[in-house]
Amino acid sequence: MKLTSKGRYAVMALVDLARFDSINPVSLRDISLRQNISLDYLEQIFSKLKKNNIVKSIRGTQGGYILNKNPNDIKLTNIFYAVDEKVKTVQCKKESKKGCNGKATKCITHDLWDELENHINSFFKNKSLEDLIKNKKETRI
Amino acid sequence: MKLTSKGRYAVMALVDLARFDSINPVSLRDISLRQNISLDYLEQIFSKLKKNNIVKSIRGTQGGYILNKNPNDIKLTNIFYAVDEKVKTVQCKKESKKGCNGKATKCITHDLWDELENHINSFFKNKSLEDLIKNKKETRI
DNA sequence: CCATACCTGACTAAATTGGTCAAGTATAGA
DNA sequence: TCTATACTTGACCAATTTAGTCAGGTATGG
Repeated sequence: MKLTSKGRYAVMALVDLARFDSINPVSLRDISLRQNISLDYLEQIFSKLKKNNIVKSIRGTQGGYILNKNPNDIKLTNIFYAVDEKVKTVQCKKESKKGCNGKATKCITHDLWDELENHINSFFKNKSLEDLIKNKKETRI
Repeated sequence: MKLTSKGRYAVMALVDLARFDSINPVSLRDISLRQNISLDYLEQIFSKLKKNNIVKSIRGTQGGYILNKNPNDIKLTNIFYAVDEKVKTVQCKKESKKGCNGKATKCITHDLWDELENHINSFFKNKSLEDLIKNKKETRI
């Protein structure tokens, strides 16, 4: 099990954005430099974040992105969902006629993965962008 | 984030094994048939489980595998560790001189992934094979 | 001695990841 | 109006990982 870079970058970039977003939009170039993330890759990520109404864009010189919601209303769940980072513990979820073991029944450990998924998702649902910048203000990097 | 088949199969196979392991060893062929997992793949997995003292093998006709510990002492953590299923949320862990962003500092969300990792691992540490077969006896598949 | 079942290592097709590259479009400021 | 900045879109790709397969073993009970 692992979290991919896309999800990690999305969170990093949004934390960065939230910290510098005061009046002026923040350009991807700045985020790219500060966080050491490829600009081209950031563009892909922000395209998705925008489609999910997490950020909005301002074009042109001095343009950039700003948050489209209160940091407290942006949960990790929303971010991961936006960039297609799925907490799929197992394939059992597929809406096939068959069960997850190719037979008619549920696989022997099906309930376990359900439970695990809930466990992880509860973490993501409870953690907001606000929580993350709050911490950051304290450690003051 | 996803859990790979290897870890899932390992757990499924061990649950199967734990349920049929009374006096006689259980052959991989039987597990393969019941759980619909490739025999060749199972052999790879059990080789690792054996190296980690979770099961032991009995060769020859009527041979097979049996648990090497009390089901209550086999936690999901142990199983995943054995088959190299890692809960690595992020690469930040590498013991490189540099921080996780290529700079000298920790990345801006470093603590978050630490926290997440702990959250997930606590689930794995608390769940034993015993818990899983207990449930199975109840639902009686 | 042979069928069963464990054991080992090499190999591979397909998918995913983590990007790069190229060619735009919109807009603020000179 | 021109131009630099910065968002926008889509195609492409190398490297890695995954989920196995295949081909040979070796040990042992009957």
